[in-house]
Amino acid sequence: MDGTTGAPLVPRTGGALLFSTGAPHMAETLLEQDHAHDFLDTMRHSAAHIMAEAVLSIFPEGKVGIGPTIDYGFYYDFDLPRPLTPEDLVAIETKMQAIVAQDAPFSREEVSKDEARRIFAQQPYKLEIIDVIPDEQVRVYRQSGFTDLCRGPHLESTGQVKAFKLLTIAGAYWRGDEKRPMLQRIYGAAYETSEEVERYLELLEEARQRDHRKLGAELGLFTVAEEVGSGLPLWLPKGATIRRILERWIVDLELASGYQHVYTPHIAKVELYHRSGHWEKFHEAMFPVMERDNEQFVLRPMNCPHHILIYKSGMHSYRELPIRIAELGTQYRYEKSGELSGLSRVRAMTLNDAHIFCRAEQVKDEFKAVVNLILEAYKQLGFTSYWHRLSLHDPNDPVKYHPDEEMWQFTEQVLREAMDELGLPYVEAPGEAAFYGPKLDVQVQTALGKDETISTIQIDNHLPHRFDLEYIGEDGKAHRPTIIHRGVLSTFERMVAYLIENYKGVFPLWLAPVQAVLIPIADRHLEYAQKVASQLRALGLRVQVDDRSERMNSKIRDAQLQKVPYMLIMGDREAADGALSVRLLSGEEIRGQKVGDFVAMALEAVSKRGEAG
RNA sequence: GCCACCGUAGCUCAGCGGUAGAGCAGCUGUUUCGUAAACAGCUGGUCGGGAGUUCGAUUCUCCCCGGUGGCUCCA
Repeated sequence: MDGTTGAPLVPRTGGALLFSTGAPHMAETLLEQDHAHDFLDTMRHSAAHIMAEAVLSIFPEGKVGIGPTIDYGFYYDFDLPRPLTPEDLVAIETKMQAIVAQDAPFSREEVSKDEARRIFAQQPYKLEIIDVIPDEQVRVYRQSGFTDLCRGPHLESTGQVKAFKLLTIAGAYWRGDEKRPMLQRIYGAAYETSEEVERYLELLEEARQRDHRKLGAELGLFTVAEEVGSGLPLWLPKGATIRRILERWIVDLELASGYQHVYTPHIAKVELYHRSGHWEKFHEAMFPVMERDNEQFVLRPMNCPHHILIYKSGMHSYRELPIRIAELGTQYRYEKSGELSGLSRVRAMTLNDAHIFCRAEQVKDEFKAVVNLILEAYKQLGFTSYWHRLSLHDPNDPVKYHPDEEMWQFTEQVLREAMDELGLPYVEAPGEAAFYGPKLDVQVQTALGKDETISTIQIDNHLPHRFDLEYIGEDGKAHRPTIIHRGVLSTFERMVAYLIENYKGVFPLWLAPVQAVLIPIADRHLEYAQKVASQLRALGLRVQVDDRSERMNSKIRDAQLQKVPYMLIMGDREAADGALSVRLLSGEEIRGQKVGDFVAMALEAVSKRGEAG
């Protein structure tokens, strides 16, 4: 026998994400900064200064921007007479090594702003920073050949910088403003040991291996054709299978949660977006107007106005509310070319969208119900790494946010209370709200460690006003409802991108596009394999027969590379016994299992979805 | 959109001022095999597109398209 215990073989999905997912601001608010973290951060900051010295030694006329630390190292921004090349990076790194070898001391000095302006007379970016610092005194750090305006702290000397590696050159607008000059940013990794630097580089490499764009091509999930257009992905049959399963699942979950699903067109007259206010604010990110017979149409950039008009198609009593209108709504946005990325940032996308029309006093409960729906969906998907961001307005930014401060105070407080009542931790993020109201965003990390929003719940009292929405209250008078915009699975594009990365391409059985490959050992087993395949298909399993004239080993290898959860191998013994031998991606196997037993095991695994078990 | 880099067969890559190569994939044939690659043969490229320099450009220059990293944006 094969020595297995007889326990059912349940396929396991890909491992956890490489980068720990957590609220980035939490570490800072906790205040419990341990010494090691302090040292590392200080060292990285000093490394940035050393890099600036190295760059200025090569470009004496160069201007420096800012050079903060980041979670794997540091960067520094420069305004230089010519573009940097990869060879420059090598030269800069060599120069940095020399500065470290000098072991030159860092010195600190408190000076008046006027004195600082004299010191940095040749550094316009520093002068600008001096102007915005509120204090009278500013701090200046010096090391061998470099002086910087800097809060510090720094190491005692350059020799204490342990291990670093310059990574990439990138463009970055001065002070993050696209109307201001673009500086050249150099990113570097820095750790206490060179082994840790190496480990970080390996981590990056592993992250590239789970990048959904790479896996999406290898596993035949989606493609982007230049002839169709950037950001307009084509779903291949296997990717489409995953999407279709998700669509059916989430629609059923929503129908069971009191949503009503609708269908609406992907285009509308441009007047609709004048009325909503979106044209004015976002027309540059919309596909241009299509005109015919004096009518102007646009591809819709969001679904809310259509749903609002569904609400407006009749009178509503307070007794009917909340009304939850849901749709797998396809929308189109002209994202800037540089922002496009695989499936996660596209120009045509289908959102698991819904708009809840409710009374003000229902907002909190509806909000909580949506949070619970999200939690249920995540549980079934097996997600464990995500965090809640309470995206609030920035009172200091009157342009970006609707100027109704009272509304903001009230709705933001409602969301805080709701989250507290749910007992869920969250991070408040001022300046991340939508124009019209606060929102809860559920954040995950991509394979490459970047934050992305999956689910979102937004409170909106603005569109109801613009569209003059009303319901008849108990008092017989017209009242204005609130709209809650919400997306649970995000767009199917982004969700599938995330699933690919989260599962490393090893999908749980219920989502696997091909759940089992049947592998006849020799041609004479083909007939039996076909017979078993039809049985399995009749029971709803997605299976393929590998009928190629290849050796079994080769078929197993291909199934492994395609990350097919079950390999069902059948030769003389199996055909004689009405059985099959089950192999998992892990290499675990059960030989000679009855077909019926396999079916029971597989259907059980499908029913668990992504939940651990 | 902006800055930088990259673009050679379906994929991964080599080559390079003298006219293009490998492995895998594909196709054909042989093989019928017990848990990650059988063997042989063949096919496959206006070297991303256009213009320029040159006797000659895949190679050098410019423009465009696409991709990657970052910045900006994300209703």
